[in-house]
Amino acid sequence: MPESPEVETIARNLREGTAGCFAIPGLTISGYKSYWQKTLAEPTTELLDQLLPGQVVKEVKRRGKYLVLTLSRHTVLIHLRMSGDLLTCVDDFDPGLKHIRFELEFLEGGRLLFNDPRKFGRIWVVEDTQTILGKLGPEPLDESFTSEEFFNLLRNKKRIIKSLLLDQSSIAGLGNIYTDESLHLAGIHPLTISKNLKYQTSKRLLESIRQVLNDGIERNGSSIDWVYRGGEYQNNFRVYGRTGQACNVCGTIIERIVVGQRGTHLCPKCQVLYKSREKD
DNA sequence: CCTGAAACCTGTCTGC
DNA sequence: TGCAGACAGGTTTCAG
Repeated sequence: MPESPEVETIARNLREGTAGCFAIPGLTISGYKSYWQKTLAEPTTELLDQLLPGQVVKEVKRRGKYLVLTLSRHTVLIHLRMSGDLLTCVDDFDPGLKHIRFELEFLEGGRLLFNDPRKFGRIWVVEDTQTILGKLGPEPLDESFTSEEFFNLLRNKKRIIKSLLLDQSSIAGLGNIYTDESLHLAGIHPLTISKNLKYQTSKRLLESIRQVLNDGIERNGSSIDWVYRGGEYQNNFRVYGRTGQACNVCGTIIERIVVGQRGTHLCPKCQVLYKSREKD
């Protein structure tokens, strides 16, 4: 499920609460339960027993696709990978979820549930977040990240643009949906080599990424199939999951190709592949 | 440096 | 209905 708009939505829900979901800042952790061993990546359960109880949730944030729960002394990092989801739940209430892998219990009552059918999600409890978050590239929505820096990022690498955008160490937070959507909005073919883009095109790409992510956040992310709930951005998809349908810009039939093992959606007319450096 | 393939998992959908 | 195969919002590791 989770790319940055979905993670951002979940972070906001945990921070502020929603209907049927309480806010967690200010609550004290009393314990935890682990139902799938691999979900807890760090530390061991024995250490966690010692360090977790008594810590207070100070802050809930997002960095890239990670949820960041700042505690009194440690930090909980949660990566939802493909199918993870988080929700709060009052005691003795069965939310009817079949794939709870981990939960935090609060002294004041209630639990934070980590549901994850495919078991790819991971949780770390660490003192120093930099070991993990330090590997991430810049946040595209960070205003201090300039189009000049983005251009240099693309120009200094000889990579397929879609693969580069999915690479979290280059730029953080984009996944398969929002990458395809951004490339269509910018009119760039997914197989374009990054260093072939001229400044004006790369600037347009960054603006497209920002627009797509902001629209996604505004609509609470995307809900597809049985995973994730409450998002509305799937109703605004330009190309993702629209193979065989008409492009809403030019009417051409949307195609599906594979790039870096990922299904990739594009309009062959709006996104023409140029195989050499763009002219300035 | 860069790409592709495989692995980690379960659930859903399509076609025979 | 059954069953095989493809596919799914992500990341890591390894071979070439």
